[in-house]
Amino acid sequence: MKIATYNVNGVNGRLPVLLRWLEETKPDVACLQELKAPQENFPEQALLDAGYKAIWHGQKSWNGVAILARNMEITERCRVLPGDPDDLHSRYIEAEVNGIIIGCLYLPNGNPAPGPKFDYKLQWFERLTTHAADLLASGLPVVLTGDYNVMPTEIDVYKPERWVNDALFRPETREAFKTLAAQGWTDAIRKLHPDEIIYTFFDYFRDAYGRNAGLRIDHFLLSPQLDSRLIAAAVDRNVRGWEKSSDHAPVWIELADL
DNA sequence: ATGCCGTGGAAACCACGA
Repeated sequence: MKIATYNVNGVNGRLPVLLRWLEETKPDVACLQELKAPQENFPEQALLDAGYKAIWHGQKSWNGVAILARNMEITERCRVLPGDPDDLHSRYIEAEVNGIIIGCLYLPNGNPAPGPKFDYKLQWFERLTTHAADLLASGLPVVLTGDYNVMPTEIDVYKPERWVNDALFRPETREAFKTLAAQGWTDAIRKLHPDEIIYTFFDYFRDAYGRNAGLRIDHFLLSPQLDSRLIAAAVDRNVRGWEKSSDHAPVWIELADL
């Protein structure tokens, strides 16, 4: 079972690229972030025509998350991150697909830091950590994936010294990721590629992609039940080089069937 | 160290992203 995550940066503007990527790489499940589309403007029919059922939580202009599945039912569990009824951002959606709980998340950017946006990021991180603990306690196999907006360690950023005060790399942010992972989650990319330079984001300007000036901010966290099933994990880096690409590249894992 | 690019929505510029 191949599960992918892709911050599309506008699902309608990105539709040709998204459809090409789905056709070429055929993930069984695809988690999308930054739809940047209201609920009613999601390209449901185009994805159905491509073989994918979808659930999504849209929002006008910003945010928005979706879970797609090919030849499998998607059973929605929730479409907001529990813990704050006043949080109206569409940043989390969770479903069961083929016996696996899939949490698709778009963690807040948090810049500028310090400030209210950074406070929101850390609060959102705490809510995610609380929810993640509940998921672990359920004993079910869980994949928490998406755009975490965190470079967990120095090898996950091309020039770490330039990012120390950025919301994506500040000590508080890295600590929050570490605390979450320490519950018992496995960073799938790092389990299989512990020392490799791997990026999932390249800025649009200054030829960041061509210079490999990237960040690793899109992650897969696996619950312990899935550790022994992890076969492969990689980035579809070439997709970032396509015409009209998102600034993120897709990331995927392959899990052994039971 | 930076919004130089890109998207969406409203309005012919602005907010936001990382």
